[in-house]
Amino acid sequence: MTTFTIPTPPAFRFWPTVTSHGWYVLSPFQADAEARTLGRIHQLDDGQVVRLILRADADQHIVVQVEGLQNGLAPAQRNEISRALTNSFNLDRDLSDFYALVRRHPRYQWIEDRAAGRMLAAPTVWEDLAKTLLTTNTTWNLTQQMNARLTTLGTAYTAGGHAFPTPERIAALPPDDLNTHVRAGYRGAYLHQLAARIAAGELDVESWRDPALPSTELYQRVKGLKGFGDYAAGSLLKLLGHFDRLATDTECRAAYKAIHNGVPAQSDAEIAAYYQPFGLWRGLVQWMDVMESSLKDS
DNA sequence: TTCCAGGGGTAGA
DNA sequence: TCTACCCATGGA
Repeated sequence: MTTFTIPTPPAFRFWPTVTSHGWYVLSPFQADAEARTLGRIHQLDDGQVVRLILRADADQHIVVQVEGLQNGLAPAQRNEISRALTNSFNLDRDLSDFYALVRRHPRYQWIEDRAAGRMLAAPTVWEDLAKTLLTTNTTWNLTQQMNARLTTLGTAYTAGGHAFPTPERIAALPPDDLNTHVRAGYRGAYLHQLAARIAAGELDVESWRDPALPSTELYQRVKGLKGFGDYAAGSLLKLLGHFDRLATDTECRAAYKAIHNGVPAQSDAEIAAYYQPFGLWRGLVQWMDVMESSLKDS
């Protein structure tokens, strides 16, 4: 077992980021709410599968415990894990403008107080895309089940569990076999097609992290994928640090109703008009309203 | 049995 | 751009 630390930005708080949306519930993440740790079965570039256990220290670091390495942690492996977690925790994201904006709105004071707003993503764009696809037109419970079955197609960890499967692994399966296993319904064909295009080198989705890529261009690229509509594209853009798109789903409509004295929006256009003043941050403010609703429920 | 979920594709206007 | 209709899956 090896341990190292990753420094985090000043306003970063570990647990609010872990629980920023549903990803921490989905394999191969595994959260322990009591211990305030986030686990993850993770495949390294050299094919080795390790288990990461992440927690915060008292000094603005993420403590990374690596289990299952055969020959200790090489510097290159440490760098690889750091890069993956920098993506996952969006550590390069500067949210100070966002906090300055919500500070001016009394009903959004809680956001900065709770250090909410930084979102947990998967280490790879491929994994974020696959998971997002499995949230469309289904219940959250079924999303968890489909994702768990998909994950078991990844490389096994010696002490149990699986890493998230690579696109190459999914592309190598006949589409029918994939869906017999994952039971993703009509989404199965879209998932296979996505994996095949990435594995073939036709799509370089990891390049979509380029901060210079305008969100309008990125949005069009995501919507160009089969199975990704407005909701899915808006969700993925948030995970990649673009917040100027809404992702209006049933939860957002419920949240909108809750903050408007129980009166539902007449249309999605009415919801869009409400968030319009938040400009480049409107997608994140919309998600914060969903977060607040779920915090009240629990 | 019917409805529907953290919707999206397609055809037709 | 908008609407109607279809799409698998499984819980309620």
